[in-house]
Parts: sequence; C-alpha cells; structure tokens
Amino acid sequence: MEGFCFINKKERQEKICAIIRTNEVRTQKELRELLKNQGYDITLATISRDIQELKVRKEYSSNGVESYHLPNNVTEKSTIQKLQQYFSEAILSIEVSGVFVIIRTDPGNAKAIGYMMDSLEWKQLAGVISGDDNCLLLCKTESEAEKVKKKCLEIWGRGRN
Amino acid sequence: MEGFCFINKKERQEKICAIIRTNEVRTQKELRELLKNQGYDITLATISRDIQELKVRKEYSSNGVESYHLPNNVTEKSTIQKLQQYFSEAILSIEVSGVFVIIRTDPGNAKAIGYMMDSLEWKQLAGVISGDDNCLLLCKTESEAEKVKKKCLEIWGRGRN
DNA sequence: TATGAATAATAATTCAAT
DNA sequence: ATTGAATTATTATTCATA
Repeated sequence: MEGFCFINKKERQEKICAIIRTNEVRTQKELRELLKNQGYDITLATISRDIQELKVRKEYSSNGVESYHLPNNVTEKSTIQKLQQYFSEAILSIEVSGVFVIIRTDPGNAKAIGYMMDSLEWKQLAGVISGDDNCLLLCKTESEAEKVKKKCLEIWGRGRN
Repeated sequence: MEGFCFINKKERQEKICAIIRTNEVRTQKELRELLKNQGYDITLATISRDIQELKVRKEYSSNGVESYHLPNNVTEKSTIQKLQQYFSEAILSIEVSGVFVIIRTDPGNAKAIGYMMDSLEWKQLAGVISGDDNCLLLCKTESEAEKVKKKCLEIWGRGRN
C-alpha cells in the first residue's frame, strides 16, 4: 500500500548489482537506503539473502575502504564494455606485423588494456606483452593475427560511437 | 595466570595468518578456538582488530564455502617458494636467444609459471608470453636476458635441492 | 599502544505467512 | 518458493585499564 514500485526477485537482484557496481556500499542498511531512494522498500532479511545468492562480498577498494563488490564472474561480463571505453579513450593505432598485433596507446595505458585483452581469452591470442604505451599481441599464425586485428578494430569502432 | 603461552602482537598475528592459511576458518569464534588449542587465549575483540589490521577477509573458496583468506600481498610472499616447487617439477630447460629467455616446461605448465614469473616483477622483465609448454620472457637488452636466465637457474637449482 | 569486557552495529537465520 | 518480523549469531567499537 505504501511502496510505489513492485518488483520481483530477479529485478531486485539486478537493481542491487547495479547499485553495488556504481556506489561504495558499506553495509546492507546503506544498500537498503539506496534501494528506497529508487522506490523499492525491501527488508534487511531479503537483502541479506540476496547478497548471499549473488555471492556479493565485502572487499577492500583501492582507496582502502571496505565495501560490497560483485564476484569476478559477474564483473567479467562487462569486460568488453570496459575495453570499449579504454579503446575509445586511449588507443592510437592497431597494426599487424607478422604474427604480432601491435596496439599503440597513450602513455601508461597499455598495461591495463593488455590485461583486459588477456582476460578475454580469445583463442587466437597466444600471449600478450604490455609495456607503457603499447601492447604486443602474439598469435600463432599470421591469419590469426589479421583476425585479432579485425576484432580489435570492431571493438574500437563500437567504442567510438 | 591461566594461559600457558605468552605472546606479543606480532607473534599472535603471525599465528593467525598461519592458521588461516591452513584451515577453513569461517568465524572469528572458530579462529579463537583454534588459537586456544595452541595455548593462546585471546578475546574476540583482539581477534577482530587483528583481522582488520591484517586485512584478512571472508571469501568464497573453490568449494563454495565462505572462509577467511589472507590478502594477496601476503600470499605473494610465498611466490618464490611456489615457483621453486613448479620449477623443480615441470621445467625442462631454460635458454637465452637474443632478448628472449625461453623456458620449456611439461605440457600445460607454462601458463602458471609465466603468471608467477610476471608477479615477481623483476625489473629486467619487459613481458611474459606463455603458451602450453613454454614461456617466453622478453627483456629489453641481451645482457638483461642473460641475467634473467641466471636468476631462473638459481631458483631452479634451489628447487631441486 | 595494546588489550579485555561490555556494548553496539551488522548480518544471517528462524519462523510464520503467503 | 519468497518474504518480513523477530531472533540469533557474528563482528566492530567504546570505554576503561595497564
């Protein structure tokens, strides 16, 4: 009678993920407040259960603050999106040379991009070396290198939309 | 008057780390019991504070059970030991070719070794590429490659003792 | 500063209802 | 099966003491 929004379990858990992704949520009570702000009045009992089902856990952020974080397998879902973001902001060129694909980046950005490329686990990628301003993607054959370049260009293109 | 063992903070925290490393500790109360078994009677208040200082956190183990885990930087202390173990069990040869050091391994072992090599953060190592049965360590100069080979051989030698 | 006892805060569970 | 209210369990903090 009092709440404005009805919500089922699936939706609710998605909301919770979204909130955790974008806020530094330190307690379940805090999470409850944030949900309430969006019109969802949910008891702490339910939130506690959702937290467990989603395998959300408290971790230390880089700033040392302890807050709830999504488990890695959920975070990974957005790797492509992060990559698009990075590509659009930091990539200067993508070129092929033999079995290598060379990605030139703004200084300091290559390691992060290399790390994400690696985490994509593309089967064509035998290995990734990252320096300060470039990544070397090693493929087993030249045609695979061409394919990897193409896939990278696609992500790059999408990121710039 | 009642306890058998006196212990200072540093010792106590080391004990706690050791226990957490080797047991599936699910609560601080459980940890307290384990400490008591070893003759250390410590209040939960102190344990709670130690847990925080050590940045020990609850995480999910591979079996899905939630238990206390040491932070990564502490775990890393034993990287060299793990590497020695791996080296002694899985490495076939270590050779230099120009700016590359090539480590041949038993099939399937190169990725893990490469990952650990990378985590050593040796300043001579510009990058690591791992396939299925070999790692390519990229150095900036040939003399650095020689140095890296030497350091690897030392670890290998130690591991085989 | 380090600690324990008491307390407060936080989170998980039980139990009842749907 | 899902949920909330009440309860219990767990963890963090306060306050006093050394």
